[in-house]
Amino acid sequence: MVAEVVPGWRPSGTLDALQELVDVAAQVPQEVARRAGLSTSELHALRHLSGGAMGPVDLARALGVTSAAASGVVDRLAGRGHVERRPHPDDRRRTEVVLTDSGSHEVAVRLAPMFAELARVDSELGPDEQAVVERYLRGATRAMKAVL
Amino acid sequence: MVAEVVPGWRPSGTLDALQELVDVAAQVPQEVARRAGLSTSELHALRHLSGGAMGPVDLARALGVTSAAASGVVDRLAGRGHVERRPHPDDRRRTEVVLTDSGSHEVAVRLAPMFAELARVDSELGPDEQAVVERYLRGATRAMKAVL
DNA sequence: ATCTGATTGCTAAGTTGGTGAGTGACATTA
DNA sequence: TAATGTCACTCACCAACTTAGCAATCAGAT
Repeated sequence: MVAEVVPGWRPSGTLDALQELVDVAAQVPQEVARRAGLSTSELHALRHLSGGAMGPVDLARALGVTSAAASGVVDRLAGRGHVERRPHPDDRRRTEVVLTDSGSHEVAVRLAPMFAELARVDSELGPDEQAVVERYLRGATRAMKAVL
Repeated sequence: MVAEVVPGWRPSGTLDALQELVDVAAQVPQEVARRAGLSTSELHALRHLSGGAMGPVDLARALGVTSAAASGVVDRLAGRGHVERRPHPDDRRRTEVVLTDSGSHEVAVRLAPMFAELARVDSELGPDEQAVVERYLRGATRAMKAVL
């Protein structure tokens, strides 16, 4: 796609596959969120919260939006019972946003099938192959981070 | 992140790296679009159009939005001189949206650095390693498509 | 040749989810 | 203790989407 327009380009199956992966990976949250009746930001918020509680501002940073927007996200998720606000024990400015059972259930139900498939793909790799793939993925991630 | 909530999960460096890659890859267009003074949809449209001309409806499908939204995207891109509408030679219903020089320049300037870096990462792989990586990427893509 | 249905691209109106600015409460540093 | 910074929030505003519906055009069946 970009090949025609970027000078000094050599076609590569790997890069082509990477582009397709990234494209599809971007569509998945859209579709999953639609089915769950959530916005993509709400879904991503649930995903991030599944790794542990965090405040609205942390969420804002993770989602790449303003704290005002994150406030709204938490409002809507709380309204659906997917998360709960609780006061931070040590810092009384903060609010901890905690995933409820309903919230983690939502994440599990919607994303588990995909992760199961990904795990299967993963298991088809030998140990040395896994190392190669991981090195490539980390490298590609670094390359992308470089333009941020 | 999702590990805690998906039953029967085994930690894997590959999957972890994949998740990080996908997350970062989703942030890149946001940031690049911001710098270019475009919406993410507009940037993605430019990217898709760099592979060849297409109509607003095709664009809508590629972007995952309605044709009404795609109409607006083309309007705004045309307003900035990045694309041009021209009548389709054979089908008089259709409009072909064509990238202008300004448009392809925009794509090249904004995305070339990242692709250069990605090509470098790619070039560090041996031929057999490339095959392994590509097979994994294609497999992961199929796994994601399965939930769409 | 004409009817039917599908497709394309668009407009209009309404909804949504975001930003920017600003506030009060609290924490941290000088 | 004063100054500065951080957190979570509200408010007004706006960009970009949606749904609904339109006229023009095409393709297939009759």
